[in-house]
Amino acid sequence: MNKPDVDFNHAEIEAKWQKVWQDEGTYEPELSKSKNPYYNLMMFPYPSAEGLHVGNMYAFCGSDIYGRYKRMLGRDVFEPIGLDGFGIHSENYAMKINEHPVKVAERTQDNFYNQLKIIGNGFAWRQKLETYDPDYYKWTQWIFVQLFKAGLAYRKSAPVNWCPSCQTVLADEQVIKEQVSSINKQEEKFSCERCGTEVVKRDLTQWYFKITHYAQSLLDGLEKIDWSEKVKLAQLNWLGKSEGAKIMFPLDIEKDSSVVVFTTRADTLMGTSYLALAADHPLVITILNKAKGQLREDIQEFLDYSHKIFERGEPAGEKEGIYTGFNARHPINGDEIPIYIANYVLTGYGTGAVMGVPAHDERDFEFANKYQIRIKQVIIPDEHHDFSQSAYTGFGRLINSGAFDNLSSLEAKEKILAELVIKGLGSVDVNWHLRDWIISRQRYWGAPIPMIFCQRCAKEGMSWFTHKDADSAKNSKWDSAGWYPVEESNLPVVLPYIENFRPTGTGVSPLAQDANFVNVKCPACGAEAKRETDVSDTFLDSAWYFLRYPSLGTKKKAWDSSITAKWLPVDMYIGGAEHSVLHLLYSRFITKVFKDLKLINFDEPFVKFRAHGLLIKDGAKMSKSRGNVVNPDDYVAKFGADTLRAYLMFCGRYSEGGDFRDEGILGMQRFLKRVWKIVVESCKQSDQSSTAKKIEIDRNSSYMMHKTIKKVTVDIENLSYNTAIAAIMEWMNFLEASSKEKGVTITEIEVLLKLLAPFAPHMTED
RNA sequence: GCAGACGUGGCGGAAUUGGUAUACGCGUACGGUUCAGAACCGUAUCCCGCAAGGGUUGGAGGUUCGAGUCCUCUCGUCUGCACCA
Repeated sequence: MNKPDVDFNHAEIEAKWQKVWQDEGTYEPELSKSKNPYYNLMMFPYPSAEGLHVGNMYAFCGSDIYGRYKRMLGRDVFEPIGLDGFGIHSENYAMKINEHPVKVAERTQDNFYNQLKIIGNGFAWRQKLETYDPDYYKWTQWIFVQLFKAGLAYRKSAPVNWCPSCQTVLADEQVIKEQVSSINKQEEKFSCERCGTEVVKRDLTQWYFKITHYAQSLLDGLEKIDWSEKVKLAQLNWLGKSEGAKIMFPLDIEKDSSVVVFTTRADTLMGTSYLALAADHPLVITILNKAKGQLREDIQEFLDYSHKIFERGEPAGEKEGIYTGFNARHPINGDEIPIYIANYVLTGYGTGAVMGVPAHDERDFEFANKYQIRIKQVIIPDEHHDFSQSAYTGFGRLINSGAFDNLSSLEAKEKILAELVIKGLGSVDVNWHLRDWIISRQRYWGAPIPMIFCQRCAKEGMSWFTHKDADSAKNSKWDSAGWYPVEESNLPVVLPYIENFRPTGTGVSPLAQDANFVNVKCPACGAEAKRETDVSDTFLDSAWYFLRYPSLGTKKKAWDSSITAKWLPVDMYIGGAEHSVLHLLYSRFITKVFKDLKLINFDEPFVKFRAHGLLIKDGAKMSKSRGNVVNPDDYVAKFGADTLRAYLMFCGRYSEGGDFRDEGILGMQRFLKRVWKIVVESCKQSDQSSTAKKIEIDRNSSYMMHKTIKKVTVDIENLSYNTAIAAIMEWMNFLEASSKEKGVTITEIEVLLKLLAPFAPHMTED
């Protein structure tokens, strides 16, 4: 009986309200006039399939619930959406299904947006952007030009990951590290994400962004932003600030020659019993030239061997090295210190040379044992320590250190360094783990790097910098001869349609095939010149998109300054923890550059950031190979967006992720139906009793109601959506019980619906 | 190896500052409604025990009037980073 009253037709209700929201622009704040702006942003999706999976929906709904909550508190919430459609993932997908990436984007774009629509998020649909849209990447290229002009973009040759099977460069994150165990040893294997082939290293000349210039600023900024601690810690580690000293060891090889090492343990200097150089340390060439006979052959053999290992991309393994036959002198006591070339010394970190202190460094200990190098103890451990078994790496009082005996490690660091400084053999130094950002990709599906190389200017040593006499030229030490940015009025450099877009395997981008694209006149001298054919890293596209959203109506600039002043920085940013370092660090870097270039007036892009967890299915990660990927569309059709949204948020704490189970979603639908029913019934009751007795809200109920409001509010603010929903359920159970006893008031029903509204926006609105 | 997170019923998961462990939901059992089923409604549901009572937050200790929560050790799972000198 009365079934139509009790059952709600989710499909009808959802379609109805989505149309109203769209037609009335309910979620389109007035960008230039808003008095109370709140920028609620979620990481835009990176399409690499036909559509979104339920994990994406989980992320987006969580962000939308927060936005709807802020809107209910009276803020003008701006919640834009777009597609991070450029990049290797999308391109790989296109290759896999054997379709051109341009076509794939055209074909799938609507589906992505449609999926995002039917889930019922309060998106500002008029402000969407796609990174492959020339109107967007025009400004991505403009940003490249700004960095170039500021001396923050440069070219350098460096080893990159190369997959011999796919014949392409791979980004670090596309290289999978596996532990391979056999009976007597454990090894690490680096393989291609797509084909499983072992990755090798290859030298290529690349464009870099000087992010290291901002290392200290990126570190300092962490203190003033409200981000998940986990993510801040990840960035802290990635920046990897290490304070120590550079120490110079004089050499006898040539006049005035020396080896400079970096150390954080200057207190152990007197325990140095050898020096170790990386295989491609500059001094190695000198050594090779000076060495004679068998020794020379042995060194050459070792270098060849190291190079081969390096090319095969095998970083780990046993420590190996070779004595060069040359010695350095100890900077304090003048002792002879043998120089080795060792495989465990990293080229890119510090000076590419280390002082070997076997008694107080694990790695040096291992190496010294293998090559029978002296192990000299200079620190007294707190407790008994067997120096024949391992190194003591802690601090303590010094011994065997001449004038420095009895000093604590801390005092010794200072005193030793002070003496070195006087002798001109040492200085305070800071090292960072952070490396400069490689921007170049020898790929097709990205924004072409807007640079032109002129052979003629190069010969004459001319470049953009020499013409402009720019200050920035002094900062940039690289050989910029011949390089010019594309005139800003000529942007965008449109990505040409190239039928054979696949990577060439030669380390050159597919764009090089297109003569019309490549050949261009030099902007300075007018001679025949060539365009850069590499495209930029996708992370550049996503490093600034938050600035573009509110300014999409602005055609002549990347962003409008008054709108930007009103809406930015982003108030709340939500996204996956997997972007803890890369995307979030790059965005911070780009923001700081813009601040320094006086293009914006803030230096952190995201005031508040929260990472959401991972949604799994039946206790296991969703993956195509496992066949447990959940398609959200089916669930929206069957249960409705409201049910799916609420269920996703009920699976577990948002920051921790959750477990999606088919049985569970029925319970959520049951709950929403009960809400529907009690609302319908209480409305009827209220109609009938309007002239008769009026139901009053009692003390007990009032207490319960306010307790619930408080809990739901606090929980949503903390993104504890699961417990917020539980509290709403309890309130619902309470109302059902009192409805049987005496009926419920409209106020109580209203509170129920309002609390539920962010989770189930369609039915509560209806 | 280093760093971080986590470990609670049959299951997903709750538990402000240390203060009634297992909220909320799933599942299950029994009952109601129904010609029957689905749906819905009601009751029960951490474990042992007929009961009184006792036990329980991976394991072992400790601090405390009181510990899921704090400390030490240990086992296990997951996630970053990895020869960073």
